[in-house]
Amino acid sequence: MANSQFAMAVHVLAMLANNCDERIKSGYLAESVNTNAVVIRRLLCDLHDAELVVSRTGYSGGTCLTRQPSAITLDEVFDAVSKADVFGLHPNQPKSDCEIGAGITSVLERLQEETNLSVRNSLGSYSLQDVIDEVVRIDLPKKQEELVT
Amino acid sequence: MANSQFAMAVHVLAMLANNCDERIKSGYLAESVNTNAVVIRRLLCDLHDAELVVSRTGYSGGTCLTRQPSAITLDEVFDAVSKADVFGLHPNQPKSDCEIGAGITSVLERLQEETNLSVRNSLGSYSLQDVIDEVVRIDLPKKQEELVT
DNA sequence: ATTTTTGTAACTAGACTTGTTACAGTTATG
DNA sequence: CATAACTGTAACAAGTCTAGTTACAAAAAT
Repeated sequence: MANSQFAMAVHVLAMLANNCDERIKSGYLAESVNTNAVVIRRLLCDLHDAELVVSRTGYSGGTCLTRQPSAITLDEVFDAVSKADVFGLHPNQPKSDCEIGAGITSVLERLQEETNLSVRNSLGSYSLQDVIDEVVRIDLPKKQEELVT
Repeated sequence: MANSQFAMAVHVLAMLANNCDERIKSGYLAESVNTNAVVIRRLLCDLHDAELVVSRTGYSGGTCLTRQPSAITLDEVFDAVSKADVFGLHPNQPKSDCEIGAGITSVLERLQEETNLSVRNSLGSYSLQDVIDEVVRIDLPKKQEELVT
C-alpha cells in the first residue's frame, strides 16, 4: 500500500487544531479519517515523539496539540511520520572497479539529501493553520449550497 | 524494499553517457550495478518509453542514449521510473459529515502536486553530464592514491 | 544454422502498510 | 472501591510492491 501516514497525520492534526480546548479521542478521529482507532493511535504515537501532541490515558483521556496551529509547519509533520527517503539508493553496492560504479554512490547520496531537503522546504511554507483556512474555504460553498436546497 | 529504480537508472544512464559511441549490453550494466541483467532490462524498458534510450535486439545488440548527456535532466529520469507520489492520500475516503474530512482531500491533493513539482524542480537543475563530471571528480583522488602506492 | 542479445512472462522471497483483535495500564465517576 | 472509558502496544492477517531469478520467444549478425 502507498504510505498515507502524512495525509492522515495532517487530517488528524487539523481536527485537533479545530478543537484546541478539549482532548480528542482516537475513536472520534478514526471515524473522520475512516479507519481503525489503532491506526490513529499509532500515528499519534509518532506525533507525540515529535512533540506535536500530548495524550492522556484513562477515563476522560484523549489528545491535543502542544502548540498553536500557526506554529506547526507541515515539514515537521512530514519528518514526524516519514521513514523513507524520496528515492532509495542501490540495494547492492555498485562495483568499484567500474569508473561510474566507483563514484556514483557519493553523488546519489548528496542528490538524495538535496531532494529530501527540497520536499521539507516546500512543505515548510505551510502551517497547520493554513491547512484549516483552506479546508474552511473549500467547505464554505458546499454549506451555501445546502442552504439553497 | 525501498524503491531504488531512480538510483539504478542514473547509474545506467551515466554508463551509457560514458560510452556514447557504442551499444552497451544489459549484462555489462548489470555487473556494475551489481544486480541481475533482467532488472536492468526492465529499467531500460521504462527509459525507452520515456525516449531516453534506444535498444537493439540480436547478435550485436545493446542500448545507447538518444540525446547528449548535457540534454538529459534528472527530473526526466525521475519521471521515467517513478510510479508513486512523494506521499499518498487516504486509503479510504474521509467522512464528509466532518468539517475537516469534507475539505481535507482537496487540500492534500494540491499539496501533493506541489510537493511532487518541487522534487522535479530540484532534480531538474542537474543534467546527466553534471553527474558524470561529479563522478569523475570523486574518482580522481582515488586514482592518484593508486599511483602513489 | 548458430550464436548472441533483447523483451517479457512467471514465479519467489522479503519488506512494508493498513486493518484488526486482544489486552495491560491509567484515570475519572458514582 | 468497583466500574467504565480511555490510551499504548503487541501480534497477526491480507494486500501491495521490489528485486532477483529462470525460462524462452524473437531478432540480428556471423
